[in-house]
Amino acid sequence: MKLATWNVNSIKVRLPQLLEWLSASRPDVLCLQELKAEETKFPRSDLEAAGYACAVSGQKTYNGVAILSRGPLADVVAGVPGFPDEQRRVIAATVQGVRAVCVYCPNGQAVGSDKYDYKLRWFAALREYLAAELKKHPRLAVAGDFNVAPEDRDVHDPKAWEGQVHVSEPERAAWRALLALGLKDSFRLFEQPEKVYSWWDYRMMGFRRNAGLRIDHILLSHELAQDCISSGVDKAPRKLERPSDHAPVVAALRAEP
DNA sequence: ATGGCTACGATCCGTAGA
Repeated sequence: MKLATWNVNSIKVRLPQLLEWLSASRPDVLCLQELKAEETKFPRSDLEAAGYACAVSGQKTYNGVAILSRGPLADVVAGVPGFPDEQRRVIAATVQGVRAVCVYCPNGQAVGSDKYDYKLRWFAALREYLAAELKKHPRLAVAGDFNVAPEDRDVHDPKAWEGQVHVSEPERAAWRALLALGLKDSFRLFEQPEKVYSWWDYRMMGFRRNAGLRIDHILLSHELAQDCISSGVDKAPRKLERPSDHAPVVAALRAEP
């Protein structure tokens, strides 16, 4: 099974690239973030025609998440139960025995801001949710835009970013608290080249300079991590005209015995 | 030097992203 996540930064603008990427990469499950569209504007029929079932939690202008799947989607749950939030950032579904949780974690804007506080509270709620999900679903994958670069090697210029939002110690502690549940960063299960990132600033020719952050991740439960045979970032879509600022991240699982 | 793009929804600028 091929799992993937991609922050598309507007489903409307990126639909042609998304269809092209689905056709070329053939993921079994794709988690999407930053749809920036309500459900009614979600291009469901185009994606179904491409062979994908869709579970969508949309919102006008901001946020919005979806799970696309080549197999049937079951037990769809939007949001974090017990954490009321108008921002559409989470959707979960079961596909072929895998519980997939798609997350668009808050940006946090600046350390110490209200949005930063919200980010940390949001991560605490996510942790509680995932702890409960893990008990119910030993085959759990959490994929999305976490807006946290876990370590300095995930940052193009750690000195410049030191203490900033996305790398601050409380954010990294929130990330490690997710790993402490028993989740593995699929990317780090394998030897990887240096300076692999998943997001590059549109400004200052960020992509050309590879001035990026690795903030999009696929976390796997112990059981799924054992079946994971590869993981990486697909930079190809970031090279296209009018790209998303994020690239897709992929993890491949060995077929179940 | 704190900017620099991009998308959106509102107008032709403000908000947000990261």
